Amino acid sequence: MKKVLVVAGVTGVGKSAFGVKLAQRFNGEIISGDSVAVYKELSIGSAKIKTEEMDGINHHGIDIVTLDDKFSVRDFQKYGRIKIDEITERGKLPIIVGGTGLYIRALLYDYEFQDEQEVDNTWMDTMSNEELHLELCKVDLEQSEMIHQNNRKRVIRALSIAIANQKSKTELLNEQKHELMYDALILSCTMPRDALYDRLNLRVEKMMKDGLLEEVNQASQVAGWDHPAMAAIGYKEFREYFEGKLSLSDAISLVQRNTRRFAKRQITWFKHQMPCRWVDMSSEEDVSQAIEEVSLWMNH
RNA sequence: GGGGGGAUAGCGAAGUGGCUAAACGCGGUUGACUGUAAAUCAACUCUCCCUGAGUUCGGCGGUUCGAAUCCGUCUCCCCCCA
Repeated sequence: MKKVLVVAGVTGVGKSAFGVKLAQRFNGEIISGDSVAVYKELSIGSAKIKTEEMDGINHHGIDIVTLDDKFSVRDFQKYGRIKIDEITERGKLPIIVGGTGLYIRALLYDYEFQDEQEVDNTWMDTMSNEELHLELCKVDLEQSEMIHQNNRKRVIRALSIAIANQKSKTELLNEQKHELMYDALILSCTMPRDALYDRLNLRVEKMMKDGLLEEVNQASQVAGWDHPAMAAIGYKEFREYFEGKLSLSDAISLVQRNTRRFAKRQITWFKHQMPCRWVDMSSEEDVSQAIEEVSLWMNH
């Protein structure tokens, strides 16, 4: 199995710099595992690594599409696997750095996405959550038991899968082994909650100084507010501000709050969805200890 | 000095005799997650020995079988008149 090092975890604790450090030490190249940094136009709000910070290390998966396109897990999985192969062939270590849990998991595990034809879902628009959930019960009972009826998006998704394909989502899942496809060492970066929240709040203020508002303004003009990428934290919150319905300071507070919540969701994800070696980024000792462990893993 | 309004859980705010440990919102915590994932959704949030019990609605006292809700009084806050 190919070796893949993963630097996952919470936003804003220094994953990018840590990734570069590891790449230098272990002769690696970095594949970004971030659903927003793929967009060329979204840099400040996505806390995208700057060229000078890359320090000569090759980075993939950044600025690979524009807002004219849409990008999904499946695209990421395809892209990432190709990159892993290429980097490995060059005799270097692929290092995934990012915080988009689903993307990373889909890349590392035997997730299988299939070609789907476009389905007309407009008939669902007029249905209540409960009715849709009932429909799902009919075609995929197991999924209907797992997805809460209020989770309309996921109910619709499961329904669409069952309708568009011969197989239901449950059947699809049953065909997979749910195993890692690589010899992966997964580092998950975090830090104590209080320190983390302070850091995140400050980071948002820094983004504002760096010109986030202008970036959001431009992006919203080229992509429109309905573009999926514009639902990202640090972007969507300014919609009402630009429409004159929200003060700037309120919008900023919302970005901060949403960032905090997001960080918590990331912790939950990595805690339960993947086997991780947690790294407390606020502890130099823990960080260097982790690097030692990477070193050991490299040699066996 | 006179008149009026108000004090409810971390915050904001409903509730004006029993169905109220107290709606709702915010904030917070926990969790779910296979094509929008920085998305979407759920649970919990007075205390405890927590499928039950105990203390709450500015303080004290009273009315009542029963009070956050009624009466008295005290404290503090806001507005208007002087």
